[in-house]
Amino acid sequence: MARLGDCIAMMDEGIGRVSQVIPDMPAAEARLTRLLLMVGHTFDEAVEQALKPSKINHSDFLTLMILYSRPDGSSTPGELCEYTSQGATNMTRIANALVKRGLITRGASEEDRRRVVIRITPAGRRFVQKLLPPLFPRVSAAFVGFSDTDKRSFSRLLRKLADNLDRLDEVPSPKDAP
Amino acid sequence: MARLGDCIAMMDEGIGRVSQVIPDMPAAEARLTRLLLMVGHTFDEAVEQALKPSKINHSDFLTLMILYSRPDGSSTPGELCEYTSQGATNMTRIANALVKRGLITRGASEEDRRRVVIRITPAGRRFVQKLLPPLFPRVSAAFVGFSDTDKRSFSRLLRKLADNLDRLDEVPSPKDAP
DNA sequence: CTACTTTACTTCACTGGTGAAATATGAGCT
DNA sequence: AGCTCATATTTCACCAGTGAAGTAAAGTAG
Repeated sequence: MARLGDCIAMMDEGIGRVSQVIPDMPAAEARLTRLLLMVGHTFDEAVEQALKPSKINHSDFLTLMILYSRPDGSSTPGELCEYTSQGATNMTRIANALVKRGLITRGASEEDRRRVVIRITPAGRRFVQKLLPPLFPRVSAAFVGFSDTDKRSFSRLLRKLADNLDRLDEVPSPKDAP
Repeated sequence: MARLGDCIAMMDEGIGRVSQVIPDMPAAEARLTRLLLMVGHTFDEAVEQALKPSKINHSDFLTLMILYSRPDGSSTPGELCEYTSQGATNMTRIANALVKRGLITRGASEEDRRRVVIRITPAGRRFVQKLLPPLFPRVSAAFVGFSDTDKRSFSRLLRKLADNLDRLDEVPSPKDAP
């Protein structure tokens, strides 16, 4: 219920105080990290909120959107796991839910019978097409006051961050040697 | 398991295809939103991962950090809820967990006996001081390649976004009139 | 001082997400 | 073929977070 601005203000002060006690803390980076996490979390909430009227949650929606955006409208649980950053366990639940609502179908693959093929149905497509437009005003509103340059900068910095995070996992594992 | 860069690439393509079917979609803003959510989520995971060796989760840690950063080392569940964006329900669980580990104490307020006063213990302070330093290299690593200007831009843009999100909630409620 | 409202927190029941083990198919080796 | 190892998905048991209702103490009005 507290406004995000207030949370940020208190975080700024908090980090300021902590970095006096622990001077070798990378305070600027810690601030940016907390900022990103807070804003990201609030965005998440906003999305969840916006989807609530349609009785669908964020991960179900994301899964459906990936299928919708595919030229052939189909995928497999494994692939969907990769792109939604969900575990296989949860993808089973998501698929169950979407099948129950008739938005996707689930069938056995013919080349590889371990696989399951998931496909968006016409009803699923209609659902997405009805769902999206009401979301647009809020998406735009989140970025009011962003110049084109701002948008480009933001995109660039987030992508650079993504790149760094990918490397972060690659490097520090002297545990893969058998 | 998939690298974030790959997820981003497929998101870019997906939005490209969708925006051809639904041309009035604010594609640039949608991309930024998805980017932010993906990077935010990955950051979250990274933090959770980094805290795992200390057997503490993100929200418990955040709660403890707020107490640590306070001049008097104390707060109340209600206040902690505000600043951690947690529900009161969950704060009860968090406090239970931290009390059980001896990192905080929980006692009744004397002015207002509805209130509960939560205070970090010396053991809690020691725990934080041991926990933080190993985190620093990763925090710094996430922002390698960021110039000072980049950091300032990123901070500015995130704060602007936070501001927009705060307004987003204020405006669109013609439901508060009784 | 009693009765009503509000505030602060807790309890309970449920949803969402995860790790470990189970199941089943495929692929490679001999 | 028969054996072993890897891959794809599901099931099960558990942790984390939420909404609604419960409890207890203030605040407020008649």
